[in-house]
Amino acid sequence: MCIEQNCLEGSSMDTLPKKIDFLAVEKKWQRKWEEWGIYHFDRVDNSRPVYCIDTPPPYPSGEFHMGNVLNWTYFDVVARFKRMQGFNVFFPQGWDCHGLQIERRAEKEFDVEKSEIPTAQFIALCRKFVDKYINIMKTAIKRLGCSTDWTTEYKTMNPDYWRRTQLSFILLHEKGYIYQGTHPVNWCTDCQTAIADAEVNYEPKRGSLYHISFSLKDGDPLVIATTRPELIPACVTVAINPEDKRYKKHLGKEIKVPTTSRTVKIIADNMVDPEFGTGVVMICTYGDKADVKTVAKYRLPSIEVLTKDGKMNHNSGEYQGLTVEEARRSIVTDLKERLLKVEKIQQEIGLCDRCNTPIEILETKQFFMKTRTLTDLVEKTANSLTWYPGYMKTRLIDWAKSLDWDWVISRQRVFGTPIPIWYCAKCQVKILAERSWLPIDPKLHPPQIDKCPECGHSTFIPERDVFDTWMDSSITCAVHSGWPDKPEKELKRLFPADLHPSGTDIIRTWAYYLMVRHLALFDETPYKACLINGMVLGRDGRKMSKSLGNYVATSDVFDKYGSDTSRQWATGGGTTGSDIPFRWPDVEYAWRFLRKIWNASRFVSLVLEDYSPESTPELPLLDKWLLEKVKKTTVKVTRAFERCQFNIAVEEARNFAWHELCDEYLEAVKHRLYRSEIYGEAKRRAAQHTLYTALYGFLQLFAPIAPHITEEIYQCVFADHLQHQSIHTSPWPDVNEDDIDETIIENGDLLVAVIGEVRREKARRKMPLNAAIEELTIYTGDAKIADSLLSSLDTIKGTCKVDTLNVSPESGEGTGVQRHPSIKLTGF
RNA sequence: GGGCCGGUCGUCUAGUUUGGUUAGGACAUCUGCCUGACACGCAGAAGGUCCCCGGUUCAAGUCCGGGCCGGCCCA
Repeated sequence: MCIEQNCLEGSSMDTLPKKIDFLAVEKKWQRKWEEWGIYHFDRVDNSRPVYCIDTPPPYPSGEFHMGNVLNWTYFDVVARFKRMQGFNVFFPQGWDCHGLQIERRAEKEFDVEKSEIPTAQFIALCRKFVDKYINIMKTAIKRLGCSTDWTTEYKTMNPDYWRRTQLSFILLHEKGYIYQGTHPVNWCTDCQTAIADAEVNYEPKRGSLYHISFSLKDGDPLVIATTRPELIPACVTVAINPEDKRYKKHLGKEIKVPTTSRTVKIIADNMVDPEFGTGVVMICTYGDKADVKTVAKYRLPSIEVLTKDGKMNHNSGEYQGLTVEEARRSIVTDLKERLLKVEKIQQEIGLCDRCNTPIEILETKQFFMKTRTLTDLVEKTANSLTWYPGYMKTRLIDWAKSLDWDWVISRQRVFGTPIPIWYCAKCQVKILAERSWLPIDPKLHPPQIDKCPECGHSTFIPERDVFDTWMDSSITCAVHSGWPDKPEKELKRLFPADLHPSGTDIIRTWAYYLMVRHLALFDETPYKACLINGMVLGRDGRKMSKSLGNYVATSDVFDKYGSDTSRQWATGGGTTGSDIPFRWPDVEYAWRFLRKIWNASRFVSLVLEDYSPESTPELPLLDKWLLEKVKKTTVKVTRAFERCQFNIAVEEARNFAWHELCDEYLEAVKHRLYRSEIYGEAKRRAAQHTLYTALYGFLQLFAPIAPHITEEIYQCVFADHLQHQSIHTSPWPDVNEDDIDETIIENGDLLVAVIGEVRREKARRKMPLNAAIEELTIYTGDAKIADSLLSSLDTIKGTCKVDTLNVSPESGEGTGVQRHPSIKLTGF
């Protein structure tokens, strides 16, 4: 195995070894690229245009799954393509460290409870956990062969990043985007924190609809239907539809709330669906978002019946202390004859994104960012961006418009960026940190003032809440550009980012929060284009997940097939934006293609041993044809990359290499290469020149997809003469579509079709392909076609092993050539 | 209920933006070939009412309208 000696020294044009260990080759080049630093953003260079990628910092969950492989491949391909196109590419990598999931996993990993050890100690464990998993993921990203600029690496849990998150909060506060208030919010009773709409997933669930008879004050019964009888103690009104003739008469009457001594007034509202249940609903504080709306609309009181850990409180009377489930069972029993009917229904339950606990709506004091005032601007901005694919912009706009609450940005957790605020112990006035105090943890450091500016008191109570982790990760576009430290001019080079990669699952978080955050802070879009990847599906067509048993670990693929193969699967597996199924046959095919390329390149390297690529010889039609095909493929692949149509780029490049280069051209020049005594030295040199040029042309096109094998071949065969340090720093071929000679392509296609027909006829007659044909006559029925074929007499004779070949402008009988039925072959 | 996406050989998938040769590829199937890069290969074959109905057009997988089915997101 020749791995080390061959391809780094570049003494001369080397021949490739027959056997190759692709995995070892990949590792070799990954090391070398890092050593060379060829993927570093050049801050000094002002000559090249900048291309900035807003790499989403991943959550260091510890695993780099096939979904990560998919999207990292997408934007690494873009980075490599743009770099070759002459851009000074900024391709950073950060880590989104904070969050509840990390807290939970750290508890598990270190077998501790965060409430039972000092907070500082627990945070240290979280940091340790994160660092460990960052390393694992970093290794995976490198193994995928990403052209990341590792000098840009950052972690959102580091004080320097805190500083930026906290500063952005202060600026937003100054601009009037931040408010603190007691409002109903989504609450996870297990995580015991507020969560944002984006962190709630709705899932269908079979539930029960209880028909419960309430009593009007005048004694008549009225039957309400509810899925949450345990919230009866929090009932603040009973509502009907204003058009509902059955109940109109009760409007405005007082009705007794069972299990309590209260009465409430019956109201009418259009939101009540007369078809649902009994057409009478109770409004509780709070059963769902509709309750919140109704309560606000009619200025109803709020009765809290739940504690933050999901138990009933003193307002629920005898149910105090029970869990929601227990209270439901208990109250249903207690209602006795009032419970008239239990109907099974399908309902949508909101679940916590992190732990799948059903969320509750609680009224708590939180910090909010005003996002709804930005919705129109978000829509306008989204419309002005380039989306890959285009229809994905609707998802962002629809999401933005669907939000009916502002973004709750405070979290009742410990592992997060601290909210830089204190309260005066005496007068409660809020003290916001000054810019110069940042980064700061108010729990550890008092504000740098002597006394309260309002009352003069000198003791302060720190804010204990931390920020939603999306507050960290939604300022990356600014952070990447160097904000707030770099001068304006330098910031402008990297902001807005040229590309923001996102997934269908995180449009509502990553793409959206980035947008509102930067619009609010800088009045400018954070990114100019958005590239969306779909989800990876298992072979059963469902989203790949461990619990479904359709999971394939990245190592299963990488250990056997390596990166170049995996990247072909990712790019070639389907249309950009759509879900990509994981299919072993695709992986196998990609693997076979790598072997094909290796073998073909080896062949080329063998026949180029005595070749020096100095001058361009006179070329026969077939050679010109191949070079025009290279140009044509280049145009197609370039266009596909520019549109982020990776599957098209992969297919075009592969088809060119496998079929046109290998099957058609290479087989048709062997006679020239091996028999120069018959066909002439000039024809041999022409073939050498053509192979050299075409192989290099292909390698360049395929370099963004399969960076390792293309580099290995480039270094062995081309580097010495072409003098680019790496194929990845070679200039992307600039081909103008108008420069493609269609006549050459047409004539060449015809030549290839004739050769193909001879092969087909041999197959039909069950002759070996290399069987000699004594005399073959081609009736073209056209003088121009005959002339064209005559110019390639040797090519046909040599390739098809024909002794005597006649080409006639006359029409004749014989085997018709596919797609050229008037051309007939005879003589088999 | 609303929005978006999809429905293409046995299976999976490309092509639909910009209508135009015989709808491309992979896997599976069948036939032949160890042809001086590659049998992990080569040369072939078979396999499609492009979900249904209607419309526009000289021409529709592609554009328009209406259905049916599936997926995602939101109510």
